[in-house]
Amino acid sequence: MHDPLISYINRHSAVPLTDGDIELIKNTFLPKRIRKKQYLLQAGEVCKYGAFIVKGAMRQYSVDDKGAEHIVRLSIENWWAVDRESFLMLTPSIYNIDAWEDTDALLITNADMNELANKIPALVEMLRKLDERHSIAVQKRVNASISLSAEKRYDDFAKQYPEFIRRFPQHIIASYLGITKETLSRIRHQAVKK
Amino acid sequence: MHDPLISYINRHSAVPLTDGDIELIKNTFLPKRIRKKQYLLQAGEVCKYGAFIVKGAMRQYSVDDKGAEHIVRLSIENWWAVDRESFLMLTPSIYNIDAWEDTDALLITNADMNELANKIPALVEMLRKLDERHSIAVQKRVNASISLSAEKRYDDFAKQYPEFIRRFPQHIIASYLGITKETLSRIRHQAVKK
DNA sequence: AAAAAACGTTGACAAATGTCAACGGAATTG
DNA sequence: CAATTCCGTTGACATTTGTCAACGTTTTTT
Repeated sequence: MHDPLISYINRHSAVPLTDGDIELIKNTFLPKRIRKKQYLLQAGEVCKYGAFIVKGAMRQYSVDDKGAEHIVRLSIENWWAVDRESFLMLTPSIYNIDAWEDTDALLITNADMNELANKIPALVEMLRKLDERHSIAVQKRVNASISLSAEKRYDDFAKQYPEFIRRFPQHIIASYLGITKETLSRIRHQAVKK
Repeated sequence: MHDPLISYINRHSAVPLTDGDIELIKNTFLPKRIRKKQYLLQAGEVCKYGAFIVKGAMRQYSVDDKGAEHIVRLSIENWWAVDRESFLMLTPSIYNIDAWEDTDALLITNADMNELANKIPALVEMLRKLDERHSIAVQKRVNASISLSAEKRYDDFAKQYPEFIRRFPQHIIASYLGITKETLSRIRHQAVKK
């Protein structure tokens, strides 16, 4: 159950994990099954857990005044499902996080993560790299949103994350890209014609 | 010249700087005057330096196929001007960073930053907090771009960063928000009528 | 002080995207 | 297997934003 997480850390760190590290990790991350549609986080709560996804898919979204959902993050295997701000600052979140499919995840609290980080250099390095890559990815997303058309953004997303296109329905992808499902449908049709 | 940086680090870290730390910082960060319109970074180069702004204003932008500039970041005093991805990964940047006004900055290389971080706990904590806040800010920006109208985005930006509104012309602000100067002009007029 | 450049606004029109309603097919549920 | 729900598409129309050109004012440069 924890093997995917161990592999993940080993892949993202030059520092190898010792047997003792692995033991600590297995004892600290809690396995959890989250059923389809079940919440990991509801708006107004503090995000107590970071969740590493072993199997399944999750989505993070906000709901606006008019009741419309805006997907801000999608996660599948080997991705994390967590509201970083709420998790780090321990402040109430404006987001919901729920399971799009039945999901097996490994959960950890902020305090436990800090404690593990004090003991496991490989974890520190993995987290640092995770932060860097997340930061870069989200900056690219901002860049795309202020300089590219909806069509171009979809094309780039489809090329870069084909697995997400396959795993999530188009109305979810559309919301994540900040457009409507009708517009996405039209964009995709236009692209096929070209 | 370095005092604003020292104050900044002290403000963003629970760990205080020692006299030795301050000496090290002063010896490592290089003062530089960047004239209005002068580049700190040009697209295609690796971003060798992070720049802490002591006085002045800078902008980071990309240029698209059609020659249009898209502002991705604005910086004034006590802000940093740096392409994080290029600076951390030492890869060529797609961005330009230039001075909007005559600017006094303190520059540091990636290698020197790492070396300082190994010696100064306060710097490590300040950098960690900087990363956190940057990450949160840019995530909020993504959220705004997929769920809010141009008008709302401007209103929120004006409330949160009045100093940026004062320091930069509207066509720069418009580009940063991903809209045209004409649209921004119309939005602002509409708001006044309400 | 004059000339030049930068800036913000406006009108008219175009393009991109959103909204609403409705439909047929696929997938899921009971 | 039937009923229900989910999904993607389409048409018609509305709204938001972009483009282009032009102008007057302000600021900067010479």
